[in-house]
Amino acid sequence: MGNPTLHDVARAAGVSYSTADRVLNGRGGVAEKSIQRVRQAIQDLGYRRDMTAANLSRRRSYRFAAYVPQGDHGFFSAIRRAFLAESQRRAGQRIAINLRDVTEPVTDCDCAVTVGADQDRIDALTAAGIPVVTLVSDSPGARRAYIGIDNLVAGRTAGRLHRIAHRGGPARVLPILGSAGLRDHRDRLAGAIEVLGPGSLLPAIAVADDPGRMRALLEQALRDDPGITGLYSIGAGNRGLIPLMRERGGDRPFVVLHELTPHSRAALQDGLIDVVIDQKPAEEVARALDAMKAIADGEAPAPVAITPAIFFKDNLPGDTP
Amino acid sequence: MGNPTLHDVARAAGVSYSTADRVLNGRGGVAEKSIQRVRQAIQDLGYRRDMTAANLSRRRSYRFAAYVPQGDHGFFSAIRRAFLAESQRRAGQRIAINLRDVTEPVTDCDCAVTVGADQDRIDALTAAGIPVVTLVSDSPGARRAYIGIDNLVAGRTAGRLHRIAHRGGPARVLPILGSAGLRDHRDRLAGAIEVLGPGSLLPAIAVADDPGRMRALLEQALRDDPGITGLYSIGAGNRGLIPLMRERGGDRPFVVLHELTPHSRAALQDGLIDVVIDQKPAEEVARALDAMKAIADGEAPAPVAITPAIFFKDNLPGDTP
DNA sequence: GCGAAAATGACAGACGTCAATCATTTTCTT
DNA sequence: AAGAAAATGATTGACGTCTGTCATTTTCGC
Repeated sequence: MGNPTLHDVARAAGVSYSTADRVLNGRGGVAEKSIQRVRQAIQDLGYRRDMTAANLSRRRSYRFAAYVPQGDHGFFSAIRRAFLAESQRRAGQRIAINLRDVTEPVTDCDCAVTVGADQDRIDALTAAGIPVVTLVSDSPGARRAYIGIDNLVAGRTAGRLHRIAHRGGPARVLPILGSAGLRDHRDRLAGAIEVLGPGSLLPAIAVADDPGRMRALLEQALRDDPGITGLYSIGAGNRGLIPLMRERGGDRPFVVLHELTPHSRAALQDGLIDVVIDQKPAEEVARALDAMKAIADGEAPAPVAITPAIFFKDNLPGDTP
Repeated sequence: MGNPTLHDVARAAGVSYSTADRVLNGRGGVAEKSIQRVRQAIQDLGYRRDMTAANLSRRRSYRFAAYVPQGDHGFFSAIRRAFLAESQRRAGQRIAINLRDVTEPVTDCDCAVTVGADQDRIDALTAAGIPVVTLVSDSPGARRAYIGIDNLVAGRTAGRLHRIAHRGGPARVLPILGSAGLRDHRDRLAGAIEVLGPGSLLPAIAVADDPGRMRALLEQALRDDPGITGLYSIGAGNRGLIPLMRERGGDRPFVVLHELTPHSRAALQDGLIDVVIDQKPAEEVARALDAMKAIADGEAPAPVAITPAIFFKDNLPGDTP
C-alpha cells in the first residue's frame, strides 16, 4: 500500500525499531553488522523517511535567512518581493524566511541565501556552520549551491540577438558595463565577444550602474562614433539610456539590455529598446528555497539551470510576473 | 514562538477543540455565532492549518493521475520524463503520480492532469468529481487550472524574431501549420500575423505534423516561391524540415520552430535553423503538480504564466534540461 | 416548563517520526 | 568466569491534525 515505514525497515532487518532509528539518525552505539542489515533493508524496501512526519515530530520549522542588498534598483526590490511572496506561499509548510539586510549581522538559521557575491558574509555564515546558497551572483568557494543564470550564456544570447538583427550587414555594437570588476559583467561581455567577435564589438564603456553616468558617457560615445548600430547594456543604470533613445526617434541602434524592471518594460512597449534579457528573479528565489529546503533536509540540492528569459515587446508577462 | 495551532484558535474563540475542528473542516452542527467566533479567532491569530500534520493524520498521500498522449513525438516523451522525474523528486512528500495512457479508463484520484485538449476525458473526470488541470493545451470549460504557454504570445514572439531578422528589409515568411483545426496552432499563427502583418506572411501550408509531408510540401513551396526569406514551423514534423535546410547550404531562410527536441537541438547547433521556441515541458509539469497539490489541499492554485523559452545555438541548456 | 433536537465538550486512537529512558541481552576484557 | 562495556529491545510521550464516540449542556417548539 503506502510507503514502508521505519517499523517495516526494522522488521525486515530483524532488529528493533530503536536500532533502526539509531542507524537512520546516526545516534551511534550500533554494531557494524546491524548497521549493514538496516542499510540493506532500507535499500531493499526503498524506504524514504517521511519528512513531513519527521519535521512534525521535531517541531522544526525551517528557519531561512535571505540577505538581499539594499537599493531600489528595481531588481533587488523584485527579489525582495519574491521572497515575501514565497514566504507567504510556504507558510503552511513550516518555512519561515527571514529577509535581512546585508548590513545586519549573521544570526543562526538552518540555511542562508546571499544575493550577490558577498564573500565576507558567505565566510561569516560558513564559519558559523550555516550552509549558504548564493543567488544571482556566484562566488567560488565553500557554498552549497548556486542558483542563477549562467552569465556567459546570457552574454552569448545578447550577442546572438545582435547578430540576427544585423543579418547580412556589418555590426558595430557598443557594450556598456556597470563595472569591469564584477565577474557577472565580465562573463556577459565575454559571452557577447564569443558570438560577435572582437571585430563587431567596440571597446566597452563603464558607467558604474549609474543612470547619470550612463546618460553622459553614452551620449558622448554615440556622438564620437555615429556608426554604432547596436548597444548592449550589461549592467544597471538603464534609466539613463532610455531617454537618449527616445530623443533619437526612429534612427537608433538595436538595443539589448538586462533585467525586466518597470522602466525597461515601458521602454520595450514604447519601442525604445528591442530586447530585455531577464534573470527571472521570482523563479530564482523559488528555486533557491527549494535548494535550501533540500539542504536543510540533508539531501543534495537538485542542480538547477535557469535559462535567462528573452523579452520583446510582444511577449511581456502579464500581471503575474 | 511557533505558529498558532488549532488548540490556540479554540482557546481564543472560547470554544472547545472539537468545535473549532468542526468549523474548520465544515462538519456541520455548529451554531452560527460559534462559527463566527472561530472564524474571527482564525483571522486574529493568523492561523494556518499545518498541512503536513493534516496530511500525516489523514495518512493521505496525494494521488494524482496524469494522462499523456502516446507517441514519441519527442515532446510528449519529454513530458512523460518530466512526470517521472517529478514523481521521484516528490516521493518524500507523499505524492504519488500515476502516469496513465489516454486510452486507459478514468480511475479515482485527488486531481488529474490532461495533456492536450482531450475534452472527453476532461468531461469524464469532471463527472467523477475529480478536479482537472489541463497542461499544454487549454480547453475552455469546467477545469480548475490551465498550465501552459500562451500560444498567441508564442506566435507573436516568432513574428518578432522574424521581424528582427528582416530588419530593414521586406519579409516573406512561410508559416507551416500542423493542422488548422488545432486551436494552439491557430493561436500561434494569429500571433505571428499580429506582428508581421498579413503582407509579410504567406498563406500557410499544413503538414499534419508529419515529417514526410513536411518535406514534400515544403520542398514544393520553396521551389514555387524562391523569394521566401523565413520559415515559421508552428507544429511538429520538423524532422522533415531540417534535411531540406542542410541541402540548401548557406542560402536558406531564417527558421523559427517550436519545441526543443534532440532533433531541433542538433539542428540549432549545426546552424541549420535559427530559433527554437520551447514550452519548457519540465517546468510546465512542475507547475502543474504545484497547482494540483494546491487544489487537493483545497486552496486556490496560484496563477502561473509560463513564458516560452527562446533558444539559439548559444543558450541551449546543458545536461540538466 | 417539558421533551426533543441541536450544540458543545471531553477524550482517545491514529498517522510516522523523534528523542529519551530504562531494562535486558550480548560481547569483550583479563 | 566474573565484571565491565557495548549493543539491543521495549516503551513512552510528544508534534498538530483527523475522526470517531459519548456524555453533557444549551436551545427550541409548543
